[in-house]
Amino acid sequence: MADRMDELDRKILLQLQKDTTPSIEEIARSVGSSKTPVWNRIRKMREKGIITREVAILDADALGFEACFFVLIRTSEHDAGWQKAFLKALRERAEVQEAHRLAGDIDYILKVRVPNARAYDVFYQALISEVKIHNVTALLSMEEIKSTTALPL
Amino acid sequence: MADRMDELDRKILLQLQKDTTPSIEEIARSVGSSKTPVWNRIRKMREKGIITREVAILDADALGFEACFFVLIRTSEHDAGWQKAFLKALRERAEVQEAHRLAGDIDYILKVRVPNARAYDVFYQALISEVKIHNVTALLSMEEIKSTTALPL
DNA sequence: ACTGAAATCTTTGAAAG
DNA sequence: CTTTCAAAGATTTCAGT
Repeated sequence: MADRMDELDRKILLQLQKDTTPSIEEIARSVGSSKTPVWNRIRKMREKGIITREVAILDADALGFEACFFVLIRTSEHDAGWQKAFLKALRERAEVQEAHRLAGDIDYILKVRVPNARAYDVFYQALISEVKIHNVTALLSMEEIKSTTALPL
Repeated sequence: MADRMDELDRKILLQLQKDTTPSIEEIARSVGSSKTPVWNRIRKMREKGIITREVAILDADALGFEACFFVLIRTSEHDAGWQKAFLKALRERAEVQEAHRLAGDIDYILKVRVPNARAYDVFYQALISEVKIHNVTALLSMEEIKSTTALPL
């Protein structure tokens, strides 16, 4: 999949996962190359899906999303129908920023972003009314120490 | 902080947190406005820090980062010196994509992205040799069900 | 604050070293 | 692969409404 990633590709990705606003010319300079090769490589990496998407990261606090919860979920139900309904519920809810199925005794972890604790409760009540869940632990974030989408390339 | 966010600003942000690649003209069309106002609003929201940054999201699997762990950390140490060293260690390690200080009996949660379980162990050993940690639970992600940076605007 | 047009810079693709 | 060049398109500024 990640065939033939060389040092130049790596440098370009390091730059783009920090900041996509500089021009191709500036990126080319910062990685020690020139416009055309850098542009061609970016295009190829977009086509291959190595670059999944390009997005703006917004300030959650400035926009009034002051509460972030990590939700640990245990379930007794493991049949296909239940799982399908559960995944659907997670994907449809915009409050759920991340959802992972886990190995071990905790089955799922969610990251949920809401304006306040009250809004979390509304989300939580809606979720458990949609699908049966055995056990839920909510961890409330007091401080976001670090948050990056960058991979450690 | 988020003073006077109107419906047009909201629509622009909804678009940009999904995809920053369309031109201002296309964005303007999709939100029912025209180039100049959209451009001015984006500029203001960048200046105000509502738009924090613009980045490329990469495909972790395609780049060989096949393991993702959520790490729950309990500590007995709560003095300022320990905390400073711990936060420094987290911020310096590129494997740590997220770090939150929590309310409750678990003190911190980390999201750690590495090529494989072996690389996680290297990270873990390095971390506990740098700072004393009372109790650590690692939750291994088997499947990323959902992953978005978008706020539920 | 929005419109529309003008100037500037970027992206895109082709051609050649 | 890189450099150069030119056309097409986007961004940015500015005057007018």
